[in-house]
Amino acid sequence: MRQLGIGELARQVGMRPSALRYYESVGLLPAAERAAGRRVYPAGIVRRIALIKMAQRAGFTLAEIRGLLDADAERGATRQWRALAESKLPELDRFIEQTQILRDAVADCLACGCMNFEKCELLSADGPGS
Amino acid sequence: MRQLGIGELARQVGMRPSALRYYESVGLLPAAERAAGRRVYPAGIVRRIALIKMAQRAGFTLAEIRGLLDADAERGATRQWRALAESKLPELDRFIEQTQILRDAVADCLACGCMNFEKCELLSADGPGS
DNA sequence: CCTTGACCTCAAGTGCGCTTGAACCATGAG
DNA sequence: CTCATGGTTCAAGCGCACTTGAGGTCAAGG
Repeated sequence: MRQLGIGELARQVGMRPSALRYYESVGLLPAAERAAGRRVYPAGIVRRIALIKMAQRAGFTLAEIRGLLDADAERGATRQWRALAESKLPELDRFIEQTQILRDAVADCLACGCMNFEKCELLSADGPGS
Repeated sequence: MRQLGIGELARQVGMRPSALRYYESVGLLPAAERAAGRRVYPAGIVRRIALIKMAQRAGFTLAEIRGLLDADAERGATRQWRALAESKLPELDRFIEQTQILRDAVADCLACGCMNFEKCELLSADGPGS
């Protein structure tokens, strides 16, 4: 399996090495193996980072993401992982729904030509409460 | 039309008064009318704030949101608003897609019982690139 | 009259998610 | 051998989105 240096990995995932070191420091990434003092990552780490980035974009904090991923490692934490995942599901649903409303609002607003996002009638249908 | 004090408004939209003052200070909210020195908001402001919160959750910075909403005010900025909105649409689409992948991943992972989010086979189908 | 409470301003502080800087080490090319 | 490249640690700094604190104003109520 292909091995990556921190710079190479950073390039692949579109981050800076400092960010990866930071992730390691807060326990989001496992402490990488060292070759002559340098971090060496298995290619599979890319998936984990992609996952982290997705979750992050979805509004999870790094601490929450660590919670989700740690559950994999800790054998006893399965229950915790279930609980966290289950509690987050409706949140994610709500979030997706809201984002779609926004997306459609922007699209409709462009289409309808009113050029006034705030007052656009098309936005009145849903009523984005709370 | 109903008028709101800052505290009342804050309660309605689930924020603190300080956040609303902050929004005003950065130009996200128009400088509210004052009655005896106090801010008085028209009820319609709730919609604007809801909009701001949605956009924010979708990953827009406050500066970007201000850009979107300012376009309403500035007559000449219609072109800018179109451009910004159009440029953001594919971003929003990509974002929704990614979030749905994450949501489904979490859901499937709960369902499949593998209890290993990171290595779950169900995640291998998509390949969250970039 | 005096207090209470909600509001005001302005400056400074907070937490998150990194980035930057200083000082150092190891490998490879010229 | 020398030096560039790219890595290391650790502490401090930064930008965003607010929050908090100090010190003051105003209107209603006991």
